[in-house]
Amino acid sequence: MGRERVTVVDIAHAAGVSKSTVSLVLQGSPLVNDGTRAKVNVVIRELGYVYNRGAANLRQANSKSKIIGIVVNDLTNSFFAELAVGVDMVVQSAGYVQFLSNTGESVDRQREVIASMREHGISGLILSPARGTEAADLKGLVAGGIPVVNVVRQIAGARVSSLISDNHGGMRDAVRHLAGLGHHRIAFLGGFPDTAVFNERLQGYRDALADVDLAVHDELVVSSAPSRAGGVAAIERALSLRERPTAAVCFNDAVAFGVCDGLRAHRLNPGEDFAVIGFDDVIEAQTAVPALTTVSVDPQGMGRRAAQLLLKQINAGKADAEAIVSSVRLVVRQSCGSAIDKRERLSLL
Amino acid sequence: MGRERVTVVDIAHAAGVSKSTVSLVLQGSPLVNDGTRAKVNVVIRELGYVYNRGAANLRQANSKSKIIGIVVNDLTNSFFAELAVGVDMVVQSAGYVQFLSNTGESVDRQREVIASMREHGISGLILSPARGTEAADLKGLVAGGIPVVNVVRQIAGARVSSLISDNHGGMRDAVRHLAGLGHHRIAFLGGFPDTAVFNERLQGYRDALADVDLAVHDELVVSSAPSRAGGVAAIERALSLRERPTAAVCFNDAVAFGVCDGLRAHRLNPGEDFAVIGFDDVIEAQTAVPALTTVSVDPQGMGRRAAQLLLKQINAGKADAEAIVSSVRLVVRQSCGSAIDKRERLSLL
DNA sequence: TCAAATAATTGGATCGTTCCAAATTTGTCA
DNA sequence: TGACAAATTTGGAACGATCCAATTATTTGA
Repeated sequence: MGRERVTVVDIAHAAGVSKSTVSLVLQGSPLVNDGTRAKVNVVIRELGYVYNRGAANLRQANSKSKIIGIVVNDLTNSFFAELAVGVDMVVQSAGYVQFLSNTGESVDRQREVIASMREHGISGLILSPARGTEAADLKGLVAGGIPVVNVVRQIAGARVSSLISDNHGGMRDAVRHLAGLGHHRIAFLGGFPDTAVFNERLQGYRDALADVDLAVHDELVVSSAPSRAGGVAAIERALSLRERPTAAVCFNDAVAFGVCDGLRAHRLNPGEDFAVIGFDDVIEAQTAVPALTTVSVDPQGMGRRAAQLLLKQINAGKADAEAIVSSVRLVVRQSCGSAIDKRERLSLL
Repeated sequence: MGRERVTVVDIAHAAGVSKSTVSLVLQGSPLVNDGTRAKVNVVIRELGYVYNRGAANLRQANSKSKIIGIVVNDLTNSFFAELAVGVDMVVQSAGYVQFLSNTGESVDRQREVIASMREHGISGLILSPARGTEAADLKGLVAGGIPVVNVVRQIAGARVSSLISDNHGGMRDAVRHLAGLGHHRIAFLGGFPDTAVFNERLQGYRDALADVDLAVHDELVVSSAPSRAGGVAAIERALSLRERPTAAVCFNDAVAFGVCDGLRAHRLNPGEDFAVIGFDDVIEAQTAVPALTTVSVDPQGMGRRAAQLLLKQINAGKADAEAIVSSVRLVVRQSCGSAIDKRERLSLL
């Protein structure tokens, strides 16, 4: 089993050429004669040679490692799983591989993970920072000239690129849509209040209410963990109010699904007795029943875009921070009672 | 930005010792004097040194790279996301890092990914093989003496360890439970028929029906994609039968959720009008409404166990294949009408 | 046919670390 | 204090690839 490692020298010897030639073949140089190349390739296959990127990487300190790191704060949330898949797609086809780690919202874990990635010589990092991450946590990377793209969450003061979605605008559109359907008491459910994303979305909610001349009731804003379970808890609280809301915009799709679950537990039918709008447009949003009306962020597309941005910076050799706000759009499905249903219902009155 | 790299030699020079001593400090050798160690550590911090694992790894060809690879066939399925999280936990705390890739059920992609991982010198691989993977695809790894642990799916003829769940037993328990509740027409919904997992679970279904003297009706076995959308399609087909089933065991939780969605679209209440049992026990299973009765596989625990098994083999230095069948247990929740509900309902008659 | 140009090949030196055997310092005890 | 053991430290030689400048083989053109 643990046989001797086959190296370029072995190949060279077996093929009757020098190791330099073998190296040239490996990197697809046009300098080598076609016949020689073929001969070398045959030997490579015969001996079962595997390229040692570590060694190669050592010499070409200028060039990069062909590894990009991606760390997310919650892989069990399908939003991030899809994001990772999107990143993997473009990264893979650019000849890179992905180092993926999950921090579970722990900054300590995040620190360890990033340190470890640096030791392995990643040539770039895509980071969805854990809650409480500070600019200082990225100092090492930035000082080392390693491009970083922050996704989903921004870090104040960090001089790195970021790709976040239009949280404010998306939430505003969602609330306006509900108001347009005739809802007056619209709740904002889920999410941790100490995150930038939460506050951006909340602001969108407030601004939209102001736009349509509806009052903002603080008790209609119920924070919770941004998970399915959190959604159940949040709607529970919202339904216990003296004056119940008739509709809700949710921090994300996971919360929205939880809200639907919680509504059913109260014998309320989401989409009919209560309007629910999510945020993210996770794949399940379209197949769920009722199909979830949600603000589409296209997590996979976001992953792809983040990866492209990162690769651009890696290739450019310099990392000037650019902040991209990716636009979102409201996808109207069944969970809020479509406009048509509403009209029909009104015409019956 | 792209400043010169700090190396052991720089540290050595600045601390007034030799590079060998610095190396000793780095690997925490007890040979070095405490005073020296402290001095060196200070300099390391001051100069912002980052360890170059690539270089280290090059020299100590005997030892391993502290990278373990994990490739899954569908990261967007939360079962696998959780599995990956479980792996990450133990791998991380053992000082390794995780190379994670997603194949999306493509053997070609899988081949590329595994090749790339080998080039990076992974010291072990956890693999949930794509459909259609053959023993030959793992030949290189095995020949190279790299331990491999197959999870979830087994590969016939491959001399690698595997950790799969008791598909047969789990499904048998599920069917028996439904039969015990008085169901006679029990469907088997979802999954691709060309996989080992499908056939093991199907066999468990058949054997259980035989055990309780129920006939097997082929039309009650409806295969589909093992996803939420697949579940919707499968229940659709099942409900279109002349003689409808009254209960269903599903290939996995994703399918089960889809089945619940499909039932609601037909104005049927899962757990009351129709009993549904899933397989996997994904986290959402407990928070969903109705909470899903399912065969608990504990994906995260499975990930942890797989990682432990792999680390054991890495440390042992030899990889003798062992096949572990991890036991499962039926978790009764609301989606099948609990035994108590059933009894109550009967007493009313 | 021969010089010049072009194509193809090649031997070290090198990347940043660990290993090894040998050298140096320090400590112990009669 | 001197001999001997133990504790520390250290200079090169690796590891497996790439790079560079230099060499050798092949064409080309007049």
